[in-house]
Amino acid sequence: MSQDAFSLLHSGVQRAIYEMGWKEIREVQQEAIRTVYQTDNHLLVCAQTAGGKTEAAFLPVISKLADAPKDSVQAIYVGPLKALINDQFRRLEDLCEHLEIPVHRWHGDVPGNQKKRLRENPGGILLITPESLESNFVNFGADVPRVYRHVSFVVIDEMHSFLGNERGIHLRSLLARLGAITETKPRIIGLSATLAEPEEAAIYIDPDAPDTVTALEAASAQREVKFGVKTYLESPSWKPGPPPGPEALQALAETLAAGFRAGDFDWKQEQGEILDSDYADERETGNDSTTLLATDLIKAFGKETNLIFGDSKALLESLLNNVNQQTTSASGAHAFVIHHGSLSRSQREEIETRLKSGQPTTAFCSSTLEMGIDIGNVRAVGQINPPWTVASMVQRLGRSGRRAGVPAIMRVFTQENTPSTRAGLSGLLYPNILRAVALTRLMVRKWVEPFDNRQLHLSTMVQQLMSCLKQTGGMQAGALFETLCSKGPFRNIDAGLFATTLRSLGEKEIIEQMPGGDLILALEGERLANELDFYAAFMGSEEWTLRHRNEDLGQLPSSAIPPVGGGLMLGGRSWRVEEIVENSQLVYVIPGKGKDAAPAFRGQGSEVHSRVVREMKTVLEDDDEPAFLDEAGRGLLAAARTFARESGLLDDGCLCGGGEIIWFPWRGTRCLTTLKLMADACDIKAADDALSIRFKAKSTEDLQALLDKDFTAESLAKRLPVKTREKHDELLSEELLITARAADQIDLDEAQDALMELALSFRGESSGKLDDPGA
DNA sequence: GACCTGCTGCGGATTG
Repeated sequence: MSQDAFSLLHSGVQRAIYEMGWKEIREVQQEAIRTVYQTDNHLLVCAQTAGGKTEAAFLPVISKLADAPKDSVQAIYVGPLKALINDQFRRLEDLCEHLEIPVHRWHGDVPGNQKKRLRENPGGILLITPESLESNFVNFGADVPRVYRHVSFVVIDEMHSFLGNERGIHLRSLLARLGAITETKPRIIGLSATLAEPEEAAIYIDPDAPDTVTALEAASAQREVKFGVKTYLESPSWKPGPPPGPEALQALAETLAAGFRAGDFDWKQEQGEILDSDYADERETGNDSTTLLATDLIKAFGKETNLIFGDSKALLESLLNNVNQQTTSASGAHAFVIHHGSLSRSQREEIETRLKSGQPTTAFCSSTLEMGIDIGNVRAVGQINPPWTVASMVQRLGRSGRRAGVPAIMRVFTQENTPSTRAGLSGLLYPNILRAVALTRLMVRKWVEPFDNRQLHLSTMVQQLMSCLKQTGGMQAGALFETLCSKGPFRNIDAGLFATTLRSLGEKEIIEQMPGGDLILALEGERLANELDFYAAFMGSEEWTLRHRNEDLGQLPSSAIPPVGGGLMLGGRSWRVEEIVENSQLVYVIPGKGKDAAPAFRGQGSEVHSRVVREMKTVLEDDDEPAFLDEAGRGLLAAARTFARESGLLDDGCLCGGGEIIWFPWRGTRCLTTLKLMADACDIKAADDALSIRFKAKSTEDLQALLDKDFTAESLAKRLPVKTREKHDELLSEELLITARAADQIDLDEAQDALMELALSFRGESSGKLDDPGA
């Protein structure tokens, strides 16, 4: 078999394989070679990092190129990160060394003369980012056909990072525009480690003919996984000694549940009372739970190389600070470091080098280290609080146990507040533990969130529209619609919506119409298209640089910068602001001595999928004791189950009391948002937390209005307080924004489904009417 | 109730 595929390759490629001392060509690589040589199909290759994906794509591609050199770029590799492109560039250069196939790279850090050389003498393989490809259209539109006309392959690396988001739609549009000028339709090869649904990836690769995509999956070696969840209980007003035992938690759960069953429970007051009297004498004992957590992290991650993920940069900074305070006295201490997107490039590169060197290092990190650079031997992965998606959990777990025979290790550390805080009713269900268990179950079952293909991506379409006009100098509206919508990736935008968008852009002086009918960029559009920021479809925040002497430390949003004299933690060190230079957006700092707080990085929340929330309900209904959960966690889970069962929460999902109805629909973020807006439209005050919605209503009869009223997704989206989300949303009329938000924030079907379910549970039959359970 | 990614060409002055 192996001879088969190998013999298809160009003799020069065969020689290169010998010279590099390869012992075998892997199965997935052989199949890729056969697919490229014996069919005309696109290709989707799924394999672990270091599973030979890149070679699977490039062995046959290079071989084809060596057979027929042309005077334009012949293959494009698109990568999401500059660092990844640099890595692959080196590998490809080695492979192509004796084949006379030029290898070029183009991204923001590549010197101008190299880019110029490619433009003057195009050929071979080009490694590029989506944004740099965009810059080719914008700045050398007239040259694009000459430079790219013989492109016959497009390789998309880390493809999962492009699915279902603005950057991916942007890339898809660029590739569609490219395909319009190449002499033959380029074949696309997608590479990914984790793909939820290969069918959807196939639609991304070729929306007109997804069945022409051959999916190859590398047989992954069976690997051992060690996985555990450890729990910490904390309260701002209470410094824990030993956590409350199972009996105390059960008693608390039962008391609270009894109150809710009676229907006249003032939970805000009662909660405070119960916990204050129970735990008052524990207050004097010193450590807070963050310190306990830091101590455990030192124990678990104090040797070899590890990654500890967290979903908040501020939390990571404070944990590192805590860890450092506990380890400074130890001689020859194992290094704990930090890596996230607000630290300067040089700081991050230093950490990356250290991690790759094998020198024992543990990095606190955000999703910056979730993909991309290959850190050799990660022994174990830590996760502070469960992530928000299964996809993220899978990706992070996959960073350890990469060597054969070595287990992948993940330790999740969850923090829960004691119910004395005003965490809302959801707090009584210990939602972090529930989510940790639910995500783990779904991960084991190999379920991953599908991506959302209902979105309109109007903002990205506007960016591409401006790019087309900049490239060509002017186009007819019909040609634009064909390029972007009917033949491009913006298929959810129909002719009517497209026309409305053009009018909106005309009103804002982004575009104007010439007497001959051509649309061109107007003054404001020209200005936007000339900005450096134009090349990316996603929104970048305006940030200030933090500098100590000549060293850049990182970037912060202006809102997170303390006044002169104020202090902050960044990169695990304490700093004091000495001078702020407004013009150049520079903040000069000197080392501080204090125990400062990390800056308030202000992020956006995002969606939890309904499937995850439903699984959380199932976890409450079941009574297994997950083996991966520690004793404290099992105690809290048991208490949450007791409360859920005895309060009636699992029967109909509703609790009534104090003039309020608290409803757990067990659905995801989008459904909760929709239900809240429906209540708003019916003049019922509503607020939501992680899992539930609180209605200001006396009886469930009041909620009948939500089922009776005729809603449209648009009528609900209209009620959103903030309607701009994406980069060019400000260029769209209110009417268009409502249409966009109706598509990406509202799920009317699911909300009505949830309401019907609620109605049925009260009736016990299919009447679709809400009866008051208290009546 | 969070995170991440990316990014001109050109002309003129200076240096070896």
